[in-house]
Amino acid sequence: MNVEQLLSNKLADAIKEIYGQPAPQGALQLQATRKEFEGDLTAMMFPLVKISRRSPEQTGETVGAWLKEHCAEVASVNVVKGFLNIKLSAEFWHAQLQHMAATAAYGVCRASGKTVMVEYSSPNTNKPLHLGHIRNNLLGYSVSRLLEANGHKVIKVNLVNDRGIHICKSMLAWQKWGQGETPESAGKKGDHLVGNYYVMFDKAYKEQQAALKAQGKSDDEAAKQAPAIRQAQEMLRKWEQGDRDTVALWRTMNSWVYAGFEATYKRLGVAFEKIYYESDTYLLGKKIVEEGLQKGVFTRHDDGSVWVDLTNDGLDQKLLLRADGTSVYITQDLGTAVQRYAEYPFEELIYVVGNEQDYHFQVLKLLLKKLGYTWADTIYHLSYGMVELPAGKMKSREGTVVDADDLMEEMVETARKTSLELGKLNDIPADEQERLFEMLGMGALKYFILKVDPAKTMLFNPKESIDFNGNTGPFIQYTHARIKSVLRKAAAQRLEAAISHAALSEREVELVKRMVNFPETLQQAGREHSPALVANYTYELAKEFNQYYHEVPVLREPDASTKAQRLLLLQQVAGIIKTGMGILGIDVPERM
RNA sequence: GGCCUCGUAGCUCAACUGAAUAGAGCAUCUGACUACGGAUCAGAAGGUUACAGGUUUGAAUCCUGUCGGGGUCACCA
Repeated sequence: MNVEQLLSNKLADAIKEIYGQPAPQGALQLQATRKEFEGDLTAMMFPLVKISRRSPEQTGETVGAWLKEHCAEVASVNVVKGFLNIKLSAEFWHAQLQHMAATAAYGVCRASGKTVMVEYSSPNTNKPLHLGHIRNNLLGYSVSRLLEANGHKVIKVNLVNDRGIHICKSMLAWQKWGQGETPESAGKKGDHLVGNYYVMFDKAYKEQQAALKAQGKSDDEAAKQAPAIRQAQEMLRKWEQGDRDTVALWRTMNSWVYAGFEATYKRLGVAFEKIYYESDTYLLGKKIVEEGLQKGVFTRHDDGSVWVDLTNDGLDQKLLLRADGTSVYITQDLGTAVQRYAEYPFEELIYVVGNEQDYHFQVLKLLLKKLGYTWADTIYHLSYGMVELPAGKMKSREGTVVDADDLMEEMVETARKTSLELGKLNDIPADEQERLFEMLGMGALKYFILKVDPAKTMLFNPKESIDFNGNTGPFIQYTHARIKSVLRKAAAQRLEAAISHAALSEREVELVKRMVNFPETLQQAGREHSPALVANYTYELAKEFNQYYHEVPVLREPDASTKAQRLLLLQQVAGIIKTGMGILGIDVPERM
């Protein structure tokens, strides 16, 4: 049982005993005592005055006295205004530390039996991944880890948008100017190669539009009549008809892109249990739409297109099938969702998708509900904001896009440079150094992005992220390495970590208190789908540890049993840091 | 224009279901040190939580309005 539950129960007993009636719903509020006051937990008296019929202060005195008398764990109480501050005994915290040390994987929940599907990444196959995808992938992966820590079975899936006119654009450009170029012949990653042809297409298309406008055409006419776009549309038609050469080229170029993506995913440290391809699933959506027509949820217009009217739900009219019978985005998503539930019946389905699609997911959820799928209510859109960069700091193409591979390389490069400048790693072998730079660079990137509330637009500052001080990944990694270093030295001196009867100092109680909160932090973060809570918690712990470590000698401590207990405390801190960072997908080094 | 979302220290971010004097880091300033890993530590300064009302014992947090940033309102995905 955790601390809050324990006291919450006692508090409930107290109210019932003293006032002869149970506390009203939600009236028992406990929170950590602010550090300027004496105590560990604080109970609010304001909500209780209704039944106590006394002032908050008097209520606090009465309830406090009862707790002190009937609860062995309570060492002392004091009342400030309407706040009842409760201080728990040193023995209690000592027992908590003991319990923590005896618990494997502290904070991680037992299996819940719940299955959660998380969709993230969801790239297009016409260009490489960029900075926005990085936030997406990191969030998706980390939320998955977080839910696993909460005991759920997690199925990570990716939906690759591999069909449509945008793919044809790259294909067309390659046919025209590629001269048989391949990733091998060009010495480039496949996704970058294909992305280059997409850019080439775009350039040619824009030139054609400009030429047409010079001849007096309107913007709209120019956009529609340019030969490039007509050829692309023609190619899409051929693809849908299954034209052999077109499909073969599509296969080839997509395979280049997949190989490129795989390398990016690997470096980013993310993975999937299953990858869905839209080219496999787009037909399924049409079937769902037909069903919806029969159920009368959707209507067919005279031109043959299918629509749904959501104006009664405060939304708009929405197209589901074009007049020519081809599907649109939402159609595909309907089909994909239904197929997924059939394959993996889940208790929750999470879509990690940028906030520009908030409306889309509102509609998707509503439609599934209207179609009678009860699990529609379990859909959660984990919506995140854009990532911005300090102007002019990063390489960019087309003005705004920052390539994911370039960014990762730059992060690792910066980690290398910074570390070598500080000259601390000279006795570490070269290959281990390289692994370390990778860990630090990627840790800096991941931590900086994940510590921010997903809903917010954020500014990513590469330079700041790799700082070894402050709220950064490398700072936490460094803290972990230091602890491990002390533990290694202790082991070399044949010292054992063990609980003893030595009293915990105030600082140590603070550390234990914080660590005791870890399980609850994980649960709350899980409920809120927010890795940011875990990130900030881990930082606070690392920071607090540094303060403690700075003033308390561990290896120099003369008393053997106190030393053993401090080593045990260090072990616990290192363990929680490792677990917390693991949820963020960040490796922590043993030494650095 | 309708709807959604964000607005907190010079900058980047916190603040659990409303709770005590709104917290960190960076940058700035002042101090400590031949260091159990100094990639350190201590301290100072920095705020009318965009603005105006409202609800409440209590509001950065909830409600209404205004202003500002972003998004969306495609037979793109």
